[in-house]
Amino acid sequence: MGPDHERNPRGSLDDVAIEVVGVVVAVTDDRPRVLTVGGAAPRLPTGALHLSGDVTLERALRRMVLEQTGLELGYVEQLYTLGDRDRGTDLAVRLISVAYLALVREREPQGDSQWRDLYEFLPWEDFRGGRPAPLDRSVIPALRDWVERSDGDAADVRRERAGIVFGRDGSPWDIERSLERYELLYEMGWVPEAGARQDPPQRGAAMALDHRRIVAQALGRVRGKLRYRPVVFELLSDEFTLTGLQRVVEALSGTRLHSQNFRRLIDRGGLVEGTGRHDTGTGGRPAELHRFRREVVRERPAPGVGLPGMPTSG
Amino acid sequence: MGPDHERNPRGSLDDVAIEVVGVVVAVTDDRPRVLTVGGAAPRLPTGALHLSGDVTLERALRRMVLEQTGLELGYVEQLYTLGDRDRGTDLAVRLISVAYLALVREREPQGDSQWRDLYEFLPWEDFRGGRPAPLDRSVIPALRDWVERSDGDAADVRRERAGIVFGRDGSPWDIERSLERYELLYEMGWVPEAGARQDPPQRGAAMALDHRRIVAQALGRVRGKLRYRPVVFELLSDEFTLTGLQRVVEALSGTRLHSQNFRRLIDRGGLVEGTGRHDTGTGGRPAELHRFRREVVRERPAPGVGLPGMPTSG
DNA sequence: ACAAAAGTGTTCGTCTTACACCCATGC
DNA sequence: GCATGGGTGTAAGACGAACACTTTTGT
Repeated sequence: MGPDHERNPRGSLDDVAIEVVGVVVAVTDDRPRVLTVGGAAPRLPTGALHLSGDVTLERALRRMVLEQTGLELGYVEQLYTLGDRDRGTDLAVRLISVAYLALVREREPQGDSQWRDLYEFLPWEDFRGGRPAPLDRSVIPALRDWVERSDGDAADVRRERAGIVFGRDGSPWDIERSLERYELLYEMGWVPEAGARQDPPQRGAAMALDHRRIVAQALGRVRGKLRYRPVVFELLSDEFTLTGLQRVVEALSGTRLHSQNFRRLIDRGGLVEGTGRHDTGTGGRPAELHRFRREVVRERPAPGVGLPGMPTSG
Repeated sequence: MGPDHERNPRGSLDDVAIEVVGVVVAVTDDRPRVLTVGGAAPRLPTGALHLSGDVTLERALRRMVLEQTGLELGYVEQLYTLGDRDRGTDLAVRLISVAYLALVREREPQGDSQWRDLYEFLPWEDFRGGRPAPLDRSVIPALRDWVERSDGDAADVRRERAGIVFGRDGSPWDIERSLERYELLYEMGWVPEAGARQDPPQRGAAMALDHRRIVAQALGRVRGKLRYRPVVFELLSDEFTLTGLQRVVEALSGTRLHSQNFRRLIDRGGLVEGTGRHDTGTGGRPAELHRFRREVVRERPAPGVGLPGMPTSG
């Protein structure tokens, strides 16, 4: 990716490199998955912008992901651009990374790339089986510790912030604040990337550089987007059962939804229409197959699947 | 800003430049304003990233805006990164621009910079005085024309898209789609930047390069943000009347709000608290001064001012 | 028959919207 | 007094959460 850059002995930066990074998300078997490259501390698909060849940044991303993983992307949106001076690259260049979120239907990737469960990296974000164990066993105590490591006003500020982003002291757990949660844990020096050499599973799997942060941001973005744009359908095949749809939404939001109300919400919103065909093999009564109604985009200003509030806890 | 770059005679790009761009927004006298630099085709404050000196992109932005306009920014969030190969720069470098949205209380800027009414650039976005004249007199006919310039399926696709983003044929006008509207007008070759040499006032004032596009995106972002984060208060002084608050929200959303319900929404949401002090000189009964309650951030997951739906039209 | 999952109906409480009305000031 | 804007009450309706219940399959 680009010219070789040696560590600069003078410590000053006089060159810059631009790369694109993709958080490619799919959902299969009720698990949200993210496309990674490499082994121990995997990274997200990343590649240099071809200054002359890539007409747009988005097309650079599509080219790069195709080259590295063999996957053609569908829905793509720009997420964030990272350009801090100290990003742990060991390069003498200033590295600017333009990160994208992409949603695809899962297909087998090629080369060194593979799908991993997104919650491996952020295990405290998955409430589908009740409050996640790492949250109460590991995160909360660490937070308490961090609050008590300071005193007076500083402690109040910390307690306040921890309460807001982790849903404590009367604040609700807000699924969209996944980035704020990660950033707080990072600042605490608690996540493996931030210096700690050991990698306790409760703290989630590490990724290269600041890629885990990008994943946290992507998760928050998807969760928000679900509410008001029909992006779930990018992850489903053309025909699906309502329960299948619900499972995908649950996987991404990290919550369980009330199935009866979910169905109603969906078809009252006019998001889908039945095909008349059915899926047997669901274990019980066959489920009707539905398809996405493209027309809703014009009928309603913000068509999304509508997520409920989370139970307040802690 | 950075090294000089000549037009490259070979037509291939082998160098890159990074800059930060700020859409600095304020509201005064019920008008949303954006900070601009220069005269005829003004630009947004823009400056090169100091590879070695700027620790983060955000700090680069704050430094740059301070240097160019003398203003210290408060709330800042990253908006988008532009990096298309053809951005009309006449430079032989690939120009990457990281755009930020900033909200400030208006103060007099220094040097070559000045505040301009945001709706000068996007006159079809302001519904406060009823449907904006440029929309019906100029935009809609141009859209119709554009649809009819194609035929068959292509015409249907165009009609559909025009309907969605401009709130026609049963679609509601969605205030947050300001970028999509601008992009459509741009693709139509209708806005001055896109080749047209004349500058009809109905089409809005031109800006340098693609800066007007960035303004359109910033407007959409602010409008969305209003709904679910208490960002309005960044634009107000510490104490304000509820009507004052309403005027600011109206200025940004480009709509009129029902005052009685607006008040209730605000203080039912616990966003503000009365100070007991009053503002005479409002023309009628003195209005109580309020202040923002910072605590709401912890109490509610998405505290915003809550905008109503717009009346469907066209 | 029974389990399992799909799908429907109904109630209840909350939030949104609209309308009517009262209050406090300046002229 | 009356115009002007600030501020409150209340009722109708939309919407979400919760619960009970019926339907259709496989074993």
